[in-house]
Amino acid sequence: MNLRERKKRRTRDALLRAALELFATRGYEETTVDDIAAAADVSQRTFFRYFAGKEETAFFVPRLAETHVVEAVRARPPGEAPLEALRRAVLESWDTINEAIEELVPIELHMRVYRVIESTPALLAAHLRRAAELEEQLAQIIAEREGLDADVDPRPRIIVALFGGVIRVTERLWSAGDDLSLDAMRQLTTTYLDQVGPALAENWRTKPSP
Amino acid sequence: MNLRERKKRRTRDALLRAALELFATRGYEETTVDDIAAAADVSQRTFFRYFAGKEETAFFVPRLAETHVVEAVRARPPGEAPLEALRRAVLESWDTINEAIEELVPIELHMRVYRVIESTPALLAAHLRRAAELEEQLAQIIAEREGLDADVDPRPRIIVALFGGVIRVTERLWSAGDDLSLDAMRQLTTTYLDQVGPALAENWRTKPSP
DNA sequence: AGGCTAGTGACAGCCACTGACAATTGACAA
DNA sequence: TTGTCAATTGTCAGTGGCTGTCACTAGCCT
Repeated sequence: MNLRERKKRRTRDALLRAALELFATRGYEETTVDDIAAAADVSQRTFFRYFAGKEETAFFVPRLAETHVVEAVRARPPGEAPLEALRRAVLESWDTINEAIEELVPIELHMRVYRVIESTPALLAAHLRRAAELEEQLAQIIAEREGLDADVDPRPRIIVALFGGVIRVTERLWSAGDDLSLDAMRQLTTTYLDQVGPALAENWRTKPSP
Repeated sequence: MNLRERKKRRTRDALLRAALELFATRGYEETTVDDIAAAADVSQRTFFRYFAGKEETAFFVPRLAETHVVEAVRARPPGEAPLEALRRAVLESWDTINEAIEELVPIELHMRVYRVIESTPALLAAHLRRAAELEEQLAQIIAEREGLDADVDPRPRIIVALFGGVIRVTERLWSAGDDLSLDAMRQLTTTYLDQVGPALAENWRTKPSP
């Protein structure tokens, strides 16, 4: 890797870390691009040469995680039922994701930024749109696994929408709670996924909540 | 109603219609607030006195629809299973919603704007966030119906997330297709909701798609 | 009729973002 | 090494969304 390449990487990382640090401490809306550029000691114009917009810095790490999840789903054995494959892929990918993140920014900083994403309307909106795109990808993968065409058979999109919905609910609850550990997230996710069956029962009153 | 009040209503409607017309013909990003204000023959500053932002004009009509849906769910008999109540509420509310919309803008214009929302990243993101808020409301209503606490029992949020996921999939497919009629939407929705059960089956290969 | 106030326009300014151009800096061959 | 080329950067100017301020006008109320 060149001196030039290394310099670029350093600048990008400096901008990224500066941005996330500022978002986590001061808040997203309260941070201007000029602040970020100043903190990384480059011009505002340079910031926009590394990131398409302020938003992109906030989603740089989540994008990593998404990539891992997609690959984890692809790697699942074809025998598994779709929902099972999605569930196992997500649960197992979280372990490995953390290492990849830590190379870029401290996990703890990432957690704090995640909270900011969930509590900042503009960022939450962007997050949900990204999630929708991810779901589209996953639906295609599931369709392939099952030898179906997602544009004809509704089931791949439905099962992914269901799964995605549950994940988003748990994400929200997790980020609103006070235990931001990986274990808490894992616990919440399995609990909620286990409730999908009961939720579809005709009459809820026969079986109380856990 | 005052002359003053009437004048205000007229100004707001003029701005709204001008905005939607411009969005539908020229596109959202290609329309500036100055364009909208000019088309309605008021200053840009006045535009911002009627709408919090450009985005709000695009979601003015959808907001109406959401209100109707919430009320329709509230009006469902308590005996129905949750998913059934949601399904019937949505299907039945569409009929009545259209009349309310037509008082404000032509339905046909609304349809064209809806397409713009689905195909404009910034608007789609906002739409998904609004949908998430709506789901939260519906989860509370469902929890009440069943005499549960949505913060303790996961099932209300899960069932609403599932339902919302399916609705969003159908919205997307509908707006991407070429039959923008109400009947097409209704058809698509019932078909997809009917596939929820099959989608949860362990092995999809036993039963092909319809 | 005349004072009161809600609604408006004009103006200035902030912030995200972009295009254009000039200055700088690393890469690479002579 | 040095000179040349290309990549990277900073500066400047401009656009569009959005907000605060202030003076002015138009409808309301007694």
